[in-house]
Amino acid sequence: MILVVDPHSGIPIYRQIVEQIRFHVASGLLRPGEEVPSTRTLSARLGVNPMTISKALTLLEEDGVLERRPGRPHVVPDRSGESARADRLGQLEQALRPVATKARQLGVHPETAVDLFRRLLDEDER
Amino acid sequence: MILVVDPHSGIPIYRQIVEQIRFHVASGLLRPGEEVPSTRTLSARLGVNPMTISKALTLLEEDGVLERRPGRPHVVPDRSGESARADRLGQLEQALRPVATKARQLGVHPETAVDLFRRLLDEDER
DNA sequence: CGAACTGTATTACTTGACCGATACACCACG
DNA sequence: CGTGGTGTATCGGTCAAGTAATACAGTTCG
Repeated sequence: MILVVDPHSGIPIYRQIVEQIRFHVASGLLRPGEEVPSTRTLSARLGVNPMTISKALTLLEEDGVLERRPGRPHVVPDRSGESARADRLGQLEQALRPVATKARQLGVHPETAVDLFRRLLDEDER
Repeated sequence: MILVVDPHSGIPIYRQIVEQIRFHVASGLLRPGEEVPSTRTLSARLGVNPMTISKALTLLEEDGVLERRPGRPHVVPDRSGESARADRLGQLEQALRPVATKARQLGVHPETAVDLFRRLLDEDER
């Protein structure tokens, strides 16, 4: 697994790590059952304190992206496909609902809002 | 004009004020030509330091949402309807972008996400 | 001019985020 | 049980953001 960290980017190191691992899991580069390299390994490789790594992994664990096992490395949990899908939609809905409310309060036409969202989704894909 | 501030929300006070005034202007509740209450009035009403109010109004002025007049209260500038519309869309886009990113990270199919958003917009209408 | 408004530049304090050093707890294995 | 692996709780230092106290500058109106 490849991780890159820039201490001068203004973005906190632990957050850079969170984002990259999250992406690796989402993209399938890191599959269920696979272990994340140990905190000290990553620590040495990135030139960062082990605690900083641990902090990132803890956040990912709270988010359900990783599973923590005392005395052993973190691992990508093995979640069933169907419940995982429902979970994702639930998370998305939770994030999307307040935005829908805001769109209405701003008086933006629903079709306009939908078009904007579609454009952002495509853009994001890159 | 109604402003509400929560000092314990984790969001900086000056930013809460910026968001609310920006929203009031975009939604038409605060119209071109209208004056914003004086910094000391808002200061007393919200229980915060005048400088905090001033900081918020300065940011809004840099953003073109308000106009500054030395020795006199800030005022909503007289702008063409077209730019006001762009402003609303800009605000919506800003709220929508992180959600689009999240949708992608969750691996939700773009069309599924769009459908969900459309449903929420309709629901909201009631 | 002077009084009573307006906004804000300057300065200083407080708070919290971030990061790292240290030390401790758990696990595998000879 | 000891050695070498794992993760992390605790504490402390550093630094920037947020907030506030003070004092000063422009405007209006008498």
